Amino acid sequence: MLQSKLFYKTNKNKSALADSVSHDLLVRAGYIDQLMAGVYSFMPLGFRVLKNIEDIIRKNMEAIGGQELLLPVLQPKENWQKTGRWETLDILFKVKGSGDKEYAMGPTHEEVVTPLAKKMVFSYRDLPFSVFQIQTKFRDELRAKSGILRTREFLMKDLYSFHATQADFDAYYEKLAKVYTNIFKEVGIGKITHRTLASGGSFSKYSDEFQTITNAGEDIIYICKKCSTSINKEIKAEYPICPKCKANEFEEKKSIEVGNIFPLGTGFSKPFDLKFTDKDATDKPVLMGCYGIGLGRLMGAIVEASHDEKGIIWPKSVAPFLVHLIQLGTDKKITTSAQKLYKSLQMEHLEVLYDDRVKTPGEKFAESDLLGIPYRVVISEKTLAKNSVEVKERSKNSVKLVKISQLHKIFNYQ
RNA sequence: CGGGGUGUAGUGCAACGGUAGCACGAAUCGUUUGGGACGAUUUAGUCCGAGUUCGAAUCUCGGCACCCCGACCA
Repeated sequence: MLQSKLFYKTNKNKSALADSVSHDLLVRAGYIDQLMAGVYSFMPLGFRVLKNIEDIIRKNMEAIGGQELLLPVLQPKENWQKTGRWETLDILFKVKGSGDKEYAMGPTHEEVVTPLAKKMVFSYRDLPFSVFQIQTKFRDELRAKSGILRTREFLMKDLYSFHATQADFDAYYEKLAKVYTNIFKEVGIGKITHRTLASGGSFSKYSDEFQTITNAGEDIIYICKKCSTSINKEIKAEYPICPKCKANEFEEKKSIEVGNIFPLGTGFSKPFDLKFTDKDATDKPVLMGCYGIGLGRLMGAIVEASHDEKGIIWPKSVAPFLVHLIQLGTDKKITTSAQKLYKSLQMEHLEVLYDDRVKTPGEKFAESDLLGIPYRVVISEKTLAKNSVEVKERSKNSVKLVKISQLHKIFNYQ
């Protein structure tokens, strides 16, 4: 991508919300744009990051057998009345269609996926299975806040699993928790993301949240100093000592919930009469689980966790580009070499943002730091004199001169 | 939803009830070119509606929007 053509603008002026570094950086660097409270556009740069996150999540969901589908956003009032949530779920967006017919804008999809499963499940032979989607959710938050971390419209991966026996459910639930751990590791926040015991809201006794430690968080978690078991403040009173190792010393941390998994039991299969005929010829309700990850929030959490005073530091796995090629100087010779290098990197299937603009070096460097692309490659008269380019990783301070012919060997995938 | 705050140029800020200004951005020209360069010229604004007043960005009322704290939170 030529930076001169990229649809974005950076801004030197701070525009931060008081409680969110990620909002400030993502807005200033041109990744996102706020349309109204709790609603954001993802600019080309931001959308690239979002898609990288999406790919990682999709790959992991497919790895545990999840089948991707797409459920409707617009949902009938009747289904929500069946579960009682039409009246009780205060974040539910309700819209009126013609003839005053009312609909819900999906904040989550149990009310859709459960009746759908009813059309597919008759026998224990039809179980287990899991389906997922990556789709925009709508929640009428009383108070949107912290930029991209708590919004009214957001992209979410939601997976639903269906089981014949508790043992099968339990095994799957644990398997999925492991996959979640892996996802957060892949996007670069593994070390600061904790599986956390939490309440299950109105659907289950408990749930497991994946909490990323950050100052911009809205949750408080207690981490056992001995075994790292983590407990959400909302249920901490029930656990004076660590349920795993019985120790009683905890560290208190602010955190943001980036994922949540719930055992639903028969909470949805009962109202929708989702049952199957078991081996013994009796009908039994299907056991369900649901598992969510908010993509935009995850993107925000990554920025909260990975930045410095100059800007964002993207982990390679989610960065909008791997390489930021910066041309200094406008001599024909430099331009020709830069263009040639740009093409050859593309031939290597590397994602390159090429700063071909006529700007002063200081401005280019400052903006490069703000954008946070993992590798900065500078090509200038100085480096060309040695048939080289200067390579600097955004996450490191050192720079090194690399022969152009050797450059492609530098980039570290993993 | 309770409480508080703020709405001024594209962005960030200033202006006692009395001529709306600064920085950044954008545009043109020239000089620059390894850490947000310099000069000149230019561009563009008081959220909406009522009221008080000789006069309102400023005071009052209403609306709308955004932000913060809390409550809430699959």
